[in-house]
Amino acid sequence: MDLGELQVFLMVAKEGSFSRAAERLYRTQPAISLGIRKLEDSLGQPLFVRGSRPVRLTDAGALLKEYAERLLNLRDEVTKGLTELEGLKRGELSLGVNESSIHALLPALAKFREAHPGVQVRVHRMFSRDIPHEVLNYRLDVGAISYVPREAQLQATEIVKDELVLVVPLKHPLAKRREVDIADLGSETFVGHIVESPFRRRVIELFARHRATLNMPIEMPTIESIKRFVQMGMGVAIVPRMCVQWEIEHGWMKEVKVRQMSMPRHVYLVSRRGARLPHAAAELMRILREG
Amino acid sequence: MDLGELQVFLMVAKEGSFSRAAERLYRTQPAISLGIRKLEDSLGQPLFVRGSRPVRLTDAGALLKEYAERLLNLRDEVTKGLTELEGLKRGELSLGVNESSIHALLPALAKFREAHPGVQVRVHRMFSRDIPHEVLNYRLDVGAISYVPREAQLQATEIVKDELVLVVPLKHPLAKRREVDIADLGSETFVGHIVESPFRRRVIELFARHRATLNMPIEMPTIESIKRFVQMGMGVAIVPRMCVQWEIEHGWMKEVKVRQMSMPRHVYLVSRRGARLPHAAAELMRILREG
DNA sequence: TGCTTTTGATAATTCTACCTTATACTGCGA
DNA sequence: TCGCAGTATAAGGTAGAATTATCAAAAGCA
Repeated sequence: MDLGELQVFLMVAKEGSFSRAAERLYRTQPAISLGIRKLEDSLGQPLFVRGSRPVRLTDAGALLKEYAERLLNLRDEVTKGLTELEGLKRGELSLGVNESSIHALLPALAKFREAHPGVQVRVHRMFSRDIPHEVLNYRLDVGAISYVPREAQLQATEIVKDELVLVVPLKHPLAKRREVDIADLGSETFVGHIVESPFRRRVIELFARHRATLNMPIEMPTIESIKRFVQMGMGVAIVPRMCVQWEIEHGWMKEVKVRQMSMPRHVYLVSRRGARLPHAAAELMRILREG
Repeated sequence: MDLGELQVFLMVAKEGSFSRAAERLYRTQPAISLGIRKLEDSLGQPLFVRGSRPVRLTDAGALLKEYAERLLNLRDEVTKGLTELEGLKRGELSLGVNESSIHALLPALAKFREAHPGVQVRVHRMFSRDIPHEVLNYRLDVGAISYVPREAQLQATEIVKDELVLVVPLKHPLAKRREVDIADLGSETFVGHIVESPFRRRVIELFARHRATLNMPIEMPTIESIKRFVQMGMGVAIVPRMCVQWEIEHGWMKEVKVRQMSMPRHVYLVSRRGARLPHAAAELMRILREG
């Protein structure tokens, strides 16, 4: 029993005649007769009462008719579903981001949501170092990290140019300055990130290179908590600008340029090289590329 | 897309390998490759990510997998349903009976219900004269009537031997008699059946033949109402015995033999000659034959 | 890194299954 | 009883699907 046979069967049931079903299916009458016969043989029971006009369904035929309709409807549904998927009316998108890169994705995700509200978006917060692995293992469609991964099977696309900046509380003495020298920061209390990361290493290296003191008596687990501490006047911090963009624009803290500091920190979207991306992921990439 | 292809697709998805799917389906690997390719072409989208072990589903593939499972389950369900039908675990049985013959069928129907509780039984109350036509037109599976139909395409099986009897109210003077002469009935009030039927005709003929008076000032539309009138002492009546069996046995009315009256009235089950009966109908016939 | 093994793709061939044409059969109505 | 409409059967042809044989690529392993 396959769907082609069922289609023939249904047409005969609907038309009440082998010959007319043949016409409507653009086949000859013997083709229909043989098709029905094959079905009947495979099911072990007759489906039609012959020799009555119009041909009538047996009780087995009546039962099969209901199921045949459901089966064919289900087939239509799946083709419809697949076209929808192609047109992104449905589907799934799973992203891995670290704490800071989420900010780089928010505008694009908002646009994506607007354009494709039917797609289920899942953003997983995870550590940068785990993201490449998760992408490779197909647990993520794409990941956002701030370095180019070593894995050759991954490709990275730069989506945002960002940099590390110094932020200070509004009432802080430095808040009035446009620019400071790194040497002036020796007496400051820095609120740091406890997680070992390239970005943390680079800050430490920068201060060492300029023989400046880096006083970091507080180490916090999240950038969010670092921001809170700075706002509360507990110290200053060096964070990705995009993480504090909002606070700076709304006057909750102040960015102060450090003369010797130029620490670009781009955000990359990583995905499997060569592999065709799921529709939703490809679409997100397009939105990010085209802005 | 047909069910065979979907089965191949699902096996590949389950095994995560074209080759292993081939083994499990007792086919060669190229057959599987080509089958999947054909599916992909017809759907316009790739279903598997090749070159990764195990092969992974694309998002289109993941969607198809769900539907494929539903489709194949539905197919299993229909074959199961059809086998059940063969074993009469479900199905339908539509009977046409006239008012009196229903009594002849009740025991058999009770047995049938017990044996096959899954079968939907519909008993249509209709006029004797219409039943053969309805059976011929497949609106009824079988019909119960009290005469052998003229139609050559119908066959009739006698299921019950019955006869017409005289019943009188308990307090009626005749109630004490075992037997009466037809001539003694001239002064009785008969409650008659208003419907024109062979059985009514035969009663009138009987009285005419014996030159006995038949006083029938009340004609009722149903046997049920005739019985009520007799019980209420409104008169006597001649009815099929099986219709009053219960009342006689429980002492609600009395049967009195009429010396000159012998009116057999058998009940026949009619069905289409030659045509293979629906399973349920054939089973009912068997029960009736075997008692 | 280079070799072996595994796995999927491709090409050519065979074979099966289904469709068509031609014809016979059957039941129904005139 | 004949004719007609509709289905069954038979024979032949063809498309497509399976098979064998071979290749290419990737993964496992020394």
